[in-house]
Amino acid sequence: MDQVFKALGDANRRLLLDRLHQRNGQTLGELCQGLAMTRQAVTKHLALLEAALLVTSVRRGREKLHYLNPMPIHEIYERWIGKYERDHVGALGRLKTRVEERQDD
Amino acid sequence: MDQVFKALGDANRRLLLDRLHQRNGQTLGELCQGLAMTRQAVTKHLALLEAALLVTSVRRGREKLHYLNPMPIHEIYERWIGKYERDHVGALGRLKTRVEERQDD
DNA sequence: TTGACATGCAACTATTTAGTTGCCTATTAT
DNA sequence: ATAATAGGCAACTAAATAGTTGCATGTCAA
Repeated sequence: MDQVFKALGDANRRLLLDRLHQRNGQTLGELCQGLAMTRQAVTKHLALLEAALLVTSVRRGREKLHYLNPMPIHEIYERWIGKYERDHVGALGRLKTRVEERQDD
Repeated sequence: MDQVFKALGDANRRLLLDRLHQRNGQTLGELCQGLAMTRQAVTKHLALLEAALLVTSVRRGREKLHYLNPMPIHEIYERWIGKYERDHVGALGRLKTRVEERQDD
C-alpha cells in the first residue's frame, strides 16, 4: 500500500499512468516520446510503478509492452479514500460550523 | 493536486490524517504523542498537509487545533481515481485475457 | 551476418525530503 | 512576576529520490 502511494506521489509517474490509461500496452519507447526525460529515467519510473503493481509488463521480442493495472488504485479507494469519503458531508458540516464559529472571534 | 499526492505519499502523514479522522481538532502536542519523531518533524508534516489543504488549523490561545479537510481527497477521487475505477472491470478483463495469452507462450 | 533498434545495467551526480538540535516567543496558571 | 506549557523559526545533517552518462545485450530486418 505504501509503495502505491509513493508511486502516485510523483507527477511524471501519474503522467505515465495517464498515458497507459489513454492507450494500454505501450512500449517503453512510446512512453518516452515527448517527455523531458531520458529513457532510463522513464525506465526507473516504470520499475516503481511495476513494484507497486500499478503496471504490468510483457516482453514481446525486443520490445516491452506496459499495461495499466487498476487494482491497487481500487484498493486505495476501498481501504483509504472510501473511509474519508463516507463521512465527507459530515466532516464538511463540522468544518463549516467551525469556520462560522471563527467569525465570531 | 500535485501537493495532495505528495502529501499522501508519506506514511507518517497518512498516520496523522488517520488520527485526525479518529478525533478531529487535536493539538500539535496530542498529535505528537506516541510517535517516534520530534515535535518539529510533526510540525513539518502538518505544514505540508496544510499546504495541500488536507488539514486546516486554528490557534486557540497557546495551542493549535488541527482539523481534517476531506475535500482534496474527494477531488482526487473525482478527478483521478474515479476515471480509473470507471473502466476497472473492463481493464481487469483485458489484463486477464493478456495473462491467459502469456501462459500460451 | 551486420547494422539498426529496443531495452537493460551500473555508477555517478544532483536535488529533494525527512528529521534533528538549539534557541526564541507567546500564553497560561500559580 | 515567574515558572511551566505550547508552539515557532532557522540552520544543519542524513537519507532517499530523480536523473544522467556510458556501455552491454538481445532482437529484427536487409
